Amino acid sequence: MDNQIQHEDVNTLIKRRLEELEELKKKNIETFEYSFDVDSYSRDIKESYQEETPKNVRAAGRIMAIRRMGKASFAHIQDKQGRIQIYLKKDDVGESYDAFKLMDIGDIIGVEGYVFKTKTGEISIHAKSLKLLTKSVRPIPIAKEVIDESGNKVIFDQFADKELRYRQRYVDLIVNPEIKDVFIKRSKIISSMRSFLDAQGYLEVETPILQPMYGGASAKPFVTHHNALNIPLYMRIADELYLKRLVVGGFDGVYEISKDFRNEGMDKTHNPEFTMIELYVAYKDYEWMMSFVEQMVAHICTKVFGSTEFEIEGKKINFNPPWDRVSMIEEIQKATGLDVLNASYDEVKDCLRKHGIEPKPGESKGKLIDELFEVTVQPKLIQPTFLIDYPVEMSPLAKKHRNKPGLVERFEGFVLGREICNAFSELNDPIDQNQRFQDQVKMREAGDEEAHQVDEDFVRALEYGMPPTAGLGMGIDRLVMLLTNQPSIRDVILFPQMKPEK
RNA sequence: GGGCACGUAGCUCAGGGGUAGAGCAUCUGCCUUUUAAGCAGAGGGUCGGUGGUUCGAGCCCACCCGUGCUCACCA
Repeated sequence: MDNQIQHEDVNTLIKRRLEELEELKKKNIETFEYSFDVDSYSRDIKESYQEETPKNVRAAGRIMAIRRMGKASFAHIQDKQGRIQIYLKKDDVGESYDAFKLMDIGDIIGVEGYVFKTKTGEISIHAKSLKLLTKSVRPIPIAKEVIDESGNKVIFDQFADKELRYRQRYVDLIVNPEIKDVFIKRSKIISSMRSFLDAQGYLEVETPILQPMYGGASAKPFVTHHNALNIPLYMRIADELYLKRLVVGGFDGVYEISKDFRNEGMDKTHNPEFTMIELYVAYKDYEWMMSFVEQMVAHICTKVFGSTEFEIEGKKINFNPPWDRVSMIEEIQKATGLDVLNASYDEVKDCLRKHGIEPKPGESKGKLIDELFEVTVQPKLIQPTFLIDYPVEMSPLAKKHRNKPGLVERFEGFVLGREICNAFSELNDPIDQNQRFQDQVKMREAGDEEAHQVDEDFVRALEYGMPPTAGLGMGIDRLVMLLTNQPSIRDVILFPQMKPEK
């Protein structure tokens, strides 16, 4: 038995359970059963209960509480819908009752029996038979739940250590069922987004994660190496340049829901790998895309939450279209009095200093404007708002504004002061694109590690001709954070990145 | 990377130089409608790690590891 489980931290509780496992085997009880036919789940059982016609059910789940009273016992089992109480009487289950004495909180069992209501009014299963399906040899950090007089659920000793919850998400999901709901919502948000896009006829595609050259965003990449080709490969920081190649190829509407990877800091809104939706639609511009985003988000809200009105961080947020559309330059002017577009580099710098930010040496004017925006305007964008028309230096892949010099046709969506998407009329002039790449090279040479590389093949694709195209990128994790009111990106990613244990 | 805080039993937490604590969980006994079941008893700890200071260190000091918050970075 010593070599069965080689946990460095085998403690007396685990030893005890391993002994129980042996005792069960001696009784010829299968401790890791092969299957069990389930025909009912906890919530359905409770909702469909009728006193006059007691139903027979087969249910299975993990034991979450046991109350033994000599020759009868109560237990709660937890299944995919919630918890239900089971009642076990020695007279009814016979020898299984002795086996039940060797079962613990955490074990997974199947029961067959009829539904009844106890003296105290709890709808329960009166078991006629009981089967151990999986023996749990490691104790779960069990919390106790009780409903107080006013009907509120009170939880005692809740498993709360953030580190353990993230590292052992499987335990978190067992003992903190409300966490499960966030991830179910996340899944529904993505599937409703996908069905919305599919219904419009857009094609879901897959583009390389391993790329010989990265692009489509300003970020530091993860680098790996391909042995056979003996070349470095980068994990993608964005899908943009490949998806636009497909538009060149004649796919009029393509999207990809994918993991991107950025080799940067981690905090409440950044995980090194994160999920993005990118969408490119031919013959459309950014005006069209704004309406599209409004509709898509409203669709998701309605499908997943049944409403476009939310209360997030104590504020009422309404996602009903249309959203406000405001000019970046005008909003900065309103907030600071400075016309950043016509102001000199030094004027922008001084203005930034006035707002308590010390510009770092070598920053471009576009970068300074962006910082000024973040400090003076962004926190005020509470209701869903499109901020439109950005300085050209900040957007090397966006098309120049049709009638505002120095700007590009770009928008970002903001809610509660947070960015939820980024989109533009895509730059499809290969000569302009090549020039923008050259400008990025200068920025890189000036020390900007996140400036774009020159992607000559992408320019070549544009030379063949890309139709006018609107493009969108939206961070799924942050959208989920917003809609489920979760404070950290780690609360919406099942297995967030952590430093290795030990 | 900087600052602040935290790390003690399976879980939630007390304890701040002198025998390692509580509740729940666990174990033994009693108990055939309980529900944080109850009653009686018991076991369980490298006090994150390594070095110091001290007669004596969960406790004080240094360094390290991990986590959280925050700032920086980051569309």
